[in-house]
Amino acid sequence: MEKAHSTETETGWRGSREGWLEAAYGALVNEGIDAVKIKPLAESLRLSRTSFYWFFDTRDALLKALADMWEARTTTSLTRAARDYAETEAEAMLNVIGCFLRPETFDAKLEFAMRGWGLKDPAIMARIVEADRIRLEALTQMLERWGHPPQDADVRARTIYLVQIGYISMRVEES
Amino acid sequence: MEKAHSTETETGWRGSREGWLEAAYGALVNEGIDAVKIKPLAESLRLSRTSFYWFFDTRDALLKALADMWEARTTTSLTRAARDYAETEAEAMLNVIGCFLRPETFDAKLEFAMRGWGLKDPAIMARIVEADRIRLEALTQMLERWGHPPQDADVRARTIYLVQIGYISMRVEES
DNA sequence: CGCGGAATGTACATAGGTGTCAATTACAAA
DNA sequence: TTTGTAATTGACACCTATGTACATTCCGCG
Repeated sequence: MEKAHSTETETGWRGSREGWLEAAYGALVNEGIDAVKIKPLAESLRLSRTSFYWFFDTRDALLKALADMWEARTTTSLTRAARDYAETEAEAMLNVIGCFLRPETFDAKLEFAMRGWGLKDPAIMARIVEADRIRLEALTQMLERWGHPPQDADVRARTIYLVQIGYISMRVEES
Repeated sequence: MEKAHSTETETGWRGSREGWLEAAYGALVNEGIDAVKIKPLAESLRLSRTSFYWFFDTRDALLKALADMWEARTTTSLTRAARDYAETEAEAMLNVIGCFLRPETFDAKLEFAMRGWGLKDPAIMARIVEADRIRLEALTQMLERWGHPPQDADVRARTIYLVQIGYISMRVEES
């Protein structure tokens, strides 16, 4: 019987590390970390379950790759945006807010999913706490560069950051 | 061979609907909805796995009870606080903020866990969206009663609510 | 052509979860 | 003490997941 897979990249040889990772990403952001399972992923990719193990040693290796992807898609670009050159303080602020709002510089769905994951995995929670610290520090330093005294910079940074996290947690509803 | 269970309430007859529900609550808030499983719960309760089915028809019945518990421990008390009598607007506001902050009137850990659950269960997500709507409406109406025009009341209600949700999502770190 | 490795597949062992059923236990009231 | 019933249990059937071993296929390259 014919496989009716009429999707792109019809090269016959289909699997790839990126393919599995992307499928895992989709499962994580749409259904949570417990939906990242080899068998269901294999079915959605129309691949045999075991061919996964050619690209990754184990399921944990896949999860680690997801966590790394998260840092690259959130903390990295945010700290860069906080350091970016700006003519005025307002422009600097817009750099940061714009970074939070653009999906390509801050993956809000991934951020939310990670916090759910951290709930049950202390190692992940530790990375989240550290990310919070790094991001807050980047925001605080930006504000201090614009002349805000330390205490004021700290309060403003926390306010901005907290509102963003709240926003992320509330607008997850839309897939 | 002897069972070495030397714990409290050594009455021999231990199970109860509340006992299972409380254990399920603990698993939900500490590890997420996928940790709410009969077998592990039974072990933590030192009960046989199957005795669960005397109190609940199925696992789904337990999950439904958890969702009901959530509404009782969050939305219910919040809408009541928003309606409570107050001498001044500041007092009314403190009623609401105080409700958000006291664990016995707003179960923040449960709220957070529910949003993670809603990620993968559309029925739960629908209840969360509805809860958001109800709570926002309660806040808006309170502000309107204190003389804020509709648009102003709406913006202020959203601001208060969004900050609270952000706060909840950030402080989960502490068990 | 045919060789070698990249990529996939089949089969197996192991583990953990749900739910049913027919016994069995502990307790309280008669 | 008997008896009814509330609560518990172990054995069973079934499903889904991970990971390993080994065989197999496709493809490019000499």
